[in-house]
Amino acid sequence: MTESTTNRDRLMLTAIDLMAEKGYQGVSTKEIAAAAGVSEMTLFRQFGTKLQLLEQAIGCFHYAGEMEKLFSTRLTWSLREDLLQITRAYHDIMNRNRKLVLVMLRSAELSDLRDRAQDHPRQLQQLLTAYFQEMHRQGKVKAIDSEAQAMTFMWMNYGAFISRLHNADLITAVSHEQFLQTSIELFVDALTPMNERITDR
Amino acid sequence: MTESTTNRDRLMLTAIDLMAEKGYQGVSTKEIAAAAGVSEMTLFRQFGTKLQLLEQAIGCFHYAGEMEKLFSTRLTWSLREDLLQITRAYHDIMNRNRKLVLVMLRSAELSDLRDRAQDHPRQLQQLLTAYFQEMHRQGKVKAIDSEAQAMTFMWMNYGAFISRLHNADLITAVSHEQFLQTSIELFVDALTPMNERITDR
DNA sequence: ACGGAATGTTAGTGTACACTAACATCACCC
DNA sequence: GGGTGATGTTAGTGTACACTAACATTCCGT
Repeated sequence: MTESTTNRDRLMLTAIDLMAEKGYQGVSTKEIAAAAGVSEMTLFRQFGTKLQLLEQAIGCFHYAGEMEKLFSTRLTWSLREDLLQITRAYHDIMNRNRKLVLVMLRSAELSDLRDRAQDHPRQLQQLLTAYFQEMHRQGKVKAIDSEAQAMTFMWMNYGAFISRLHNADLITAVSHEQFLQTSIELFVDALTPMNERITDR
Repeated sequence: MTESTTNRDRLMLTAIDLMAEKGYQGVSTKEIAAAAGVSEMTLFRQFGTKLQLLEQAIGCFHYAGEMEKLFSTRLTWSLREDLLQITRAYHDIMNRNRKLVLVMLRSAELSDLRDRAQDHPRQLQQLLTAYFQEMHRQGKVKAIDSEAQAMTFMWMNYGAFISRLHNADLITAVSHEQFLQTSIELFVDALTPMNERITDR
């Protein structure tokens, strides 16, 4: 068997796949092994336990600090452009990890793991807060409460993401792109101070 | 036993409670019955099946058209006031149903039920869209795309709700009230047209 | 007081599942 | 070729669980 992926990886990937679909308790080790094209025994030999398999899988495929890079190198200090970049990156990352997010939303037995996962949004929220504060210092946004603004922005995107998570391919009349444009226009309109308003766009 | 609640109701309530905590498959019928202070047999006699118990429970305690009433009677056609009313009502309703929402988010085996539950947000979105359109007709908001605006507003609140759903009592630096104020200020600032801007507030 | 309905009790059935033990293969490296 | 490590195969163990059967008890209306 000259696959490029190792048994270990294939097991973790199929585990996430199936668990996203049917829940942690809804899928059996036998099922996972079969779907991965592997004997159930190698599953146990590799991971010892069903729970450890999931933990490993989450640890392996959890997205890392991609956001930091964006914030430290790609910002243009034009509100509209930056927000667009940020949301695009956010939804991109989240969609790449959609199955993982599903598993973690679903699994009650992993509250500790879920806590760990919530560090990421918190980190993004801090980056955003700092961004709004700097933009305010530059006189480019009227910052009333940067932290709450950052939170609002995050939650808006989070809500949109979660909504699209379940009805996999949307029934909403509003396309994703339409939402992005409208929401960002909304933030730009709300945050741009009067004096900047004419020259903008 | 002269309880005011019937066995049936108590069973449904405890079922939702426990399932919200541990997931549908994570809780056993024996556990539910014990927590309800009832023999396991009455559970089966009343509902026949574990799944039917959950279905009944969801059907029983699913919030109904409270929103419609708000939209048809309580609107003041002042953007800030109305949005505030709407968000408060939304979060109020959702919090009253938080366990139910948790169960439905968690259970993979109930995708049909989840679909049904997504009619409610869709209905709210329609009400909101109509509201924005009417406000635009009255010259009180600059409506670019009412539907997308409504969606954005909904998703923002949905995201905030879901975030608070798990870490039951928040660790965020931003309080709920702070979020409400900021988010509504944001929408008001963004949507209020120029000519209305001075006299507003 | 009587009858019937709801509820409790106990014992049990079948099954699915996580996980183990023991042995057989296969692949690869020296 | 022989040894080593990963993998497959098969059989099995213990347990938890949804659900049933049969009988006992309590509650309540009349």
